[in-house]
Amino acid sequence: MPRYNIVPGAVPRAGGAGESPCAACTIREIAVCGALQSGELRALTDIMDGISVSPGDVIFYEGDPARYVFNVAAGTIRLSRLLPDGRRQITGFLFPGDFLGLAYDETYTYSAEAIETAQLCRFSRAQFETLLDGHPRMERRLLGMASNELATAQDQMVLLGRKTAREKLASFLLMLSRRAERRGQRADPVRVPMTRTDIGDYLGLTIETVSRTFTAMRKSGLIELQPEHAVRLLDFEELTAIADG
Amino acid sequence: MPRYNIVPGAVPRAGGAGESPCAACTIREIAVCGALQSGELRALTDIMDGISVSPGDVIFYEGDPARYVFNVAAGTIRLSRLLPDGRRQITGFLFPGDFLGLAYDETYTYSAEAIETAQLCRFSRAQFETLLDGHPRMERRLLGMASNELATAQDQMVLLGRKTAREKLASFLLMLSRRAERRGQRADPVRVPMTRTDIGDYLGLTIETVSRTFTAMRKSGLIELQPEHAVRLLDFEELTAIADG
DNA sequence: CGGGAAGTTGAAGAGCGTCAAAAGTAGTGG
DNA sequence: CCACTACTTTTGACGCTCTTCAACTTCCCG
Repeated sequence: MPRYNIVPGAVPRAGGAGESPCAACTIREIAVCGALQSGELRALTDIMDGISVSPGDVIFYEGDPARYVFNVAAGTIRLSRLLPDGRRQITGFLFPGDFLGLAYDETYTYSAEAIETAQLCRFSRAQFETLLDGHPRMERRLLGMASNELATAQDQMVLLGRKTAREKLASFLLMLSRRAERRGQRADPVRVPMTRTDIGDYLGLTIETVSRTFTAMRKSGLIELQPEHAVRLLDFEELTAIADG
Repeated sequence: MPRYNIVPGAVPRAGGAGESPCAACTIREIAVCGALQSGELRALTDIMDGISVSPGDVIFYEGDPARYVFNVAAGTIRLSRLLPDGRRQITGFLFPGDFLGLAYDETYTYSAEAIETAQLCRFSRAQFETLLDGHPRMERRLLGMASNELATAQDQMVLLGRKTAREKLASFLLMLSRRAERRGQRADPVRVPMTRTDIGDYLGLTIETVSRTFTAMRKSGLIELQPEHAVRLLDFEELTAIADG
């Protein structure tokens, strides 16, 4: 299984010679980097590498020493944990603007793999922590992001522990839709870049149940399955009602 | 449903007149407060109220404005979320040394209730954040605790999404045992202060399944159900093997 | 085109939930 | 001290949702 390529300074595209490439970054405002003034971006760029990953590439494995933290600049990442017998739980999907590497403890506690071609900003963890020392606003932002992730994790626990297959899938589609909207993409024909296997492993279901539930929702007029992994949400209200129980 | 009583300076017991009550706190080392030098404790005490809660008392409800953060000094707390139809998911249990209030977003995203009589150190969120500004080591510690909580949340997702009832219960008992040990209590006859309902709502099971699974584990010689909600772990190795899949 | 992966559909079965009732436990007051 | 009540836990019978196993179809990329 291939890992990633290091493409120094390639992500995102650099502007002028002395200017930080982050200045042109479209998702900076929703990422950690948004906590920095444009004048401070230099400090960030100096310790950054651009990383390019192809679908299926592993960014790091559960158990690897946690040497880096990342920012997702483009693409989709899945985070997962394995049980010894191969059962898998996907603990989250990351999209542009998301931070990767928060939950560490010397080693990573989960694996990170690319679902779609992705661009990442990579920082050595040690250097990144040093940077935080000098930029308390950034550290506060990171704490806020961790706090948000915890709230998301709790949502997911409710979903996994107490929702039916139908409710799980409705919640999933709405989550994708809302997150796309937050990144400035259209919310309705929502792109679903992950496979049925990924969806099942995220929702605590089998691929067959995911497929059957998609079909049932299509037949009852809730959604429309379009080409290229797009899903139209035909009845937003009803979907929300289903998702919330 | 009663809420809590404010007992200024009562938690934990104060030592001398000018001395911070925290100086005598037995769980300080494992709490956020451990990041402070003993000389800095005064700053913490100044913005602190002691809170006393009885079993069943609500510390705050999901949706309440997030005005305070807390430290658990004694007792057991459960965090939970409700679906509109009453289905409940317990997202975590808190024990002495745990921090309460991390995942906020103007309002609390979960409810916190006492299972056993508990003592809490309460801080106004605004004052606490001001305190953090002046104590970067404490903020870093908080980030580390958030990071740990995220890892724990991911464990719980694996449990909820991919484990069987038997595996869930084994994981639960071992978790209680390990956390008791970390607080310096004995790990083997582990105290289980929560009801079957709480356990079920934590593990994504019904009380009947929890009860049946306890019985099955008892009959196969894995555990022994003792009086006063104590459980002896008769075969640690086997329990671990079951818990890990 | 062709081959492999991804997705769909069907039939049968298991694990856990639901409903119901009994047994145990704890707190209260005469 | 014991009866009374209310709650928690256990146990049983049955049913349903989701899983498992299997075959088939569709999609995609060289």
